[in-house]
Amino acid sequence: MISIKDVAKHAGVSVATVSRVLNNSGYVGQDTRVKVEKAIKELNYKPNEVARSLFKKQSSTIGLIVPDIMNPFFPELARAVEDTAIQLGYNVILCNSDGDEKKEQNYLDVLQQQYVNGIIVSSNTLTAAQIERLNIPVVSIDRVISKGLPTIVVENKKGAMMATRFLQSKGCRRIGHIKGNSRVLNAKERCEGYMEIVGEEPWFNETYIAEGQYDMQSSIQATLELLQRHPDIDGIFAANDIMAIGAIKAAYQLGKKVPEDIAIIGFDGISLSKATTPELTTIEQPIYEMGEKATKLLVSLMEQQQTADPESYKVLDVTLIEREST
Amino acid sequence: MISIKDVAKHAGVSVATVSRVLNNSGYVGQDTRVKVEKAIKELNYKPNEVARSLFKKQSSTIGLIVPDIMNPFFPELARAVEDTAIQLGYNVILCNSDGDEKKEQNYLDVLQQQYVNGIIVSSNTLTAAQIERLNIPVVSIDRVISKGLPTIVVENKKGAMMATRFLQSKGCRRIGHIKGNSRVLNAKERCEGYMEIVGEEPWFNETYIAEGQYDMQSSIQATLELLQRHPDIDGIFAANDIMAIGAIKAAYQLGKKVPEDIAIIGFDGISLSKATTPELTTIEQPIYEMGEKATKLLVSLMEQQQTADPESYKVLDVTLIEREST
DNA sequence: TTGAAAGCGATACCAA
DNA sequence: TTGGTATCGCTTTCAA
Repeated sequence: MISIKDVAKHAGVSVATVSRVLNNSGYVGQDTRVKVEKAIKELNYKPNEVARSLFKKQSSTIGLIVPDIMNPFFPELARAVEDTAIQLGYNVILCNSDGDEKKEQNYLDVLQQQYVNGIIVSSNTLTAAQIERLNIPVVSIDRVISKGLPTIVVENKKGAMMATRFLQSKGCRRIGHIKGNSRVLNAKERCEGYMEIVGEEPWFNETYIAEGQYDMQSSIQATLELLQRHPDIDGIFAANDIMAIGAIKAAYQLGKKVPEDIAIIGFDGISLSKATTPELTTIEQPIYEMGEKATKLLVSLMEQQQTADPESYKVLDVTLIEREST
Repeated sequence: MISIKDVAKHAGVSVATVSRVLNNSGYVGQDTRVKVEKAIKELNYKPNEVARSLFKKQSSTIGLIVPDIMNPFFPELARAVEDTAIQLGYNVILCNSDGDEKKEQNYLDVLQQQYVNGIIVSSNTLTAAQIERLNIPVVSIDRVISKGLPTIVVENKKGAMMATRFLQSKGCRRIGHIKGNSRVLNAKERCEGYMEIVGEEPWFNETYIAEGQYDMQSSIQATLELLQRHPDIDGIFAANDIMAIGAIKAAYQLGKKVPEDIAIIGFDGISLSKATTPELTTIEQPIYEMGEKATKLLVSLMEQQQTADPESYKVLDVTLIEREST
């Protein structure tokens, strides 16, 4: 590959001069600049980013670590992050951690070794200490790691309350909840929101809650068990859209019609929620906005060379989208 | 960050020696090795990958360029590539090109500048020349760029024929096709397969084909138009699963029941195809296997330091999965 | 068996 | 306004 030396030779100047025109820094004579630019074009020279990174300890790259690329929520988020990052002049490295603590730590190491300028991460297991050790800006998205860290999340509890109350308003008498894994903070918050509304009802007890894994398979299983345990359930709040879709399938398997026999509401507002039959009523997160905000926040931290600031903990609002499943 | 110098100092040896134990190369005395390993552990030293890459002109990284991360097919593929790559000791950088020629070329440049060892790409617009210029191994996946290039694809035409014939066997008399964008090769092949079966039928003409974009929204539109043009259509072969799901929605909008009034079959076998109601009959590609095979092929090319070999053009088989939509 | 030093490709300081 | 050169952190020859 062509290096800066080749360009310098071709243009009859020193590498220092070439570097100056490349970076628009320092003084360069008008005609020298032209000569160099010509050489660059003629040789189709592209500066070597690795060498650059080595010197600068920066790589114009941001890392994005997500727990489950197969859940459409994260591709949508990734899309937003990528769009925004590119607009701001950064590339993104997307990493899939599987929610596995070891993999997360490994990616953190890898990204740091690659001199990424900053990281956006969605994790349940990472601690504030692990992140502070990195000494580069990190924005936590979709899950809070510590209130002191830059964070973009939504009103999970409030959204869950809206969802549950909405089912009540639709006439549901017995409302079950398909919960995400207890170790996932937002799953816990959503469950709390549900409890807030039905916790004091005379019929309520914990067997109205079934736990899944934020994926469809586990949700089908959980819903089947839940509905067999309580055939009188006429409303389900599922902790995310994928699980809500699973719940619909499970209901059908038991011969129940949605929404006639049982109303089902999800959480996330992934674009898939419009694709099902019946279309899913859901609590919509502003997914694109979350990715965009997180990226802008991260970049601003990077450019101010700081790892946090008091303004950087943001809780976005959610919206109830009524469709056919309720 | 801790560097090799710190380790050398701490262990009381030269950096060359540290490098030797790091890479298990050359001679290192037994006790020296122990000393160095102890120092590495004590300082929690991790070699700087950027510096390493600069010297080696390799980065133990492979690039993956996909056209649409929002189509679940690609996350599934990415997942397979990532799993396999990590197993073989490589990291992967995932890039989303939007099918845009400029973005693709840009990512190719970026990846090359990052010294990736190889690239897996799914593209309609890249040419063999552009790829050969890179001078690193590239595997084309899901779409063929040139028969001379390492490639993993499936029997698109055959699959399309299977799908169309299957609709016939289910008693469909008028079979329409929702086609992907004509500029996408596999969309063309799938359309050819369809034509192969119905092209000679007395009722057939080109108005039985409607073109979409491999996404749901365009497919709904296309299906609506198709069914208004030909209310007698009782079977639809959609060129991918997302479009098939769109077709189902469109059918419902027009008051047609699936599969009673109209049978619908897709192509891809994304896991979502099991999630819909009714579940989607589809031509399943071995997505995970494709990603795995592509990665293994790429790594073997990388390790043999070659950019192609005669064995590297692979066409995998597809399977018809009958579910509820037909 | 070990260490010194050159070099990977860029940047930025200091002199000229 | 330009050029020489140390430097980033690592690998690898060459000598010792």
